[in-house]
Amino acid sequence: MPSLGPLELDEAQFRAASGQGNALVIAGPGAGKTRTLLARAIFLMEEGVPPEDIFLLTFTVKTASELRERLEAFGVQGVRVDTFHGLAYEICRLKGLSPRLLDTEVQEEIFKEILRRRGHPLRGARKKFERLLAGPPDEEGLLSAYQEVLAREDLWDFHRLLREASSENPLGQTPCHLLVDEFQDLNKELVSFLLSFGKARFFLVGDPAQAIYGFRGAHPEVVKDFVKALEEPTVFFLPKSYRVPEKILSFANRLRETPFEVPPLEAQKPGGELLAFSYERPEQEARGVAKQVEELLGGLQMEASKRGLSPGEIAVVARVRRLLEPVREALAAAGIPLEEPSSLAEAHLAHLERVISQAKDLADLKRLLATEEALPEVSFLLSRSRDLEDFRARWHLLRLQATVLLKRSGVALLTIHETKGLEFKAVFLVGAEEGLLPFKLLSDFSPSEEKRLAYVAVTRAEAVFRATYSRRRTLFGKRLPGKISPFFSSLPMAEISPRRKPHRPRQGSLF
DNA sequence: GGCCGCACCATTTTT
DNA sequence: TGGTGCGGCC
Repeated sequence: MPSLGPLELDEAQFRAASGQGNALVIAGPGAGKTRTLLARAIFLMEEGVPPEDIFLLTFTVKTASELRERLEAFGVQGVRVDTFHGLAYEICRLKGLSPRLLDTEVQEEIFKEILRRRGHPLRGARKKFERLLAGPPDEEGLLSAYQEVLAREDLWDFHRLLREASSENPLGQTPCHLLVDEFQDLNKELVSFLLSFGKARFFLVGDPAQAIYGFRGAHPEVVKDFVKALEEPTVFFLPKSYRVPEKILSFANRLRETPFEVPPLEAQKPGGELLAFSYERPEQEARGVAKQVEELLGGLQMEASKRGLSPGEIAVVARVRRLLEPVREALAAAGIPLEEPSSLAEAHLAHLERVISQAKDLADLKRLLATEEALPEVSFLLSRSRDLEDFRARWHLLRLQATVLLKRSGVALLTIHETKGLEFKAVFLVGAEEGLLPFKLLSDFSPSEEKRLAYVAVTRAEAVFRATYSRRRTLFGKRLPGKISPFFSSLPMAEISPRRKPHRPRQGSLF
């Protein structure tokens, strides 16, 4: 097995990490995306590239933090690991700007004010604003009016942060290496940002079959155009999935759809369990899931391999959050510990916020924070901040960024979007129904994106994937067809034993 | 300004 | 089904 520094790699991972020129690395679920990214950084350093010319860029604070920790554990220093927006902030500082990010509510207020002035109705302003931000056309000039206000009043949002960083990027003349995580989720704005590093070489890692942020302007064509703009990119494919077991992967492979032609993934683990369950009503579905979760936790399972999962190894996921409501109740009623995104970290962050507001200067702040539970993200901020004002701006940026920080102590209740990048021993997909997946209740749904969502949901599972649906369900006062989702209709149906058997089913004729 | 009743529309949300 | 924006009324 080849290796780079402390990292053992398979052939494909090694070839990708040690390539020359621009690279696009297609890494399916569990194929070693992170490992390859880290290996690339180490490879470049072994080639003599100074670490400060290596940028490892991610979408989330959490991923950046994890990569930072892993590099540190390897004794690698100086590589610049950050989120796109974190780096954009840095660049704005280099340009002598001091971005202070607005909360979304304030942004919306500004936008509404523009609508009011122009005599537009406020109905659906929020949606309209979001849609405009995701990308043009801005036919009525509403977005540009909003942007003018920001520029005039020196107010900032994430979009302005990227735009300002991209225009005359002071790092544009420096030869450097940009290692980019989750390239499939790049939108036009981020692509421009990356291309503003005019002398950069790119190493893009991701999986187009997991692109689920179309509503934020991340479309397969955007990525294709970006790749086309790169000089002679080499496409690598990591074919082995170390996470998803054989049975689950072969089902998932049929849902896998990408604009890049690549062969199906090869499972490295045998087995896996894949089942569909049908219930009469959502409440029964929820109780059914709770019962199954109890079995997985309690080790009443017949098969030894599935005995005794811990709550943190189980996730219940759904296309829309509302579908999780009955499940939350049923799990709570069964006394099963739960976990939902954001709620946990909030209290901690609010506490830190208070500490930070008390500080008189940076040294004072360091003293105050020394007694607090060390949050690696906060230490990172401290290390980069020039003064208290700079720290506060960065802290504010972090607070706007960091939302989902799962502790993995309870059964996770998540939307499919929130599961991205995560993995669980057992995954329950509730509401695997016609109308819900693909989610057709609204007119502008994208069938291919919905399929990718199904793909993401299935490929979170390390051992067990179960889809459940309800034959009677109303959503927004509308009755759904109550049939299984076309994506899951080929799953084997589980037999659900009735609570009390009315009669022993007649053993008619055995022969 | 405040209250009521009607009409409308609804997802996902790494930053 | 249920929250909310709007228009009409006091």
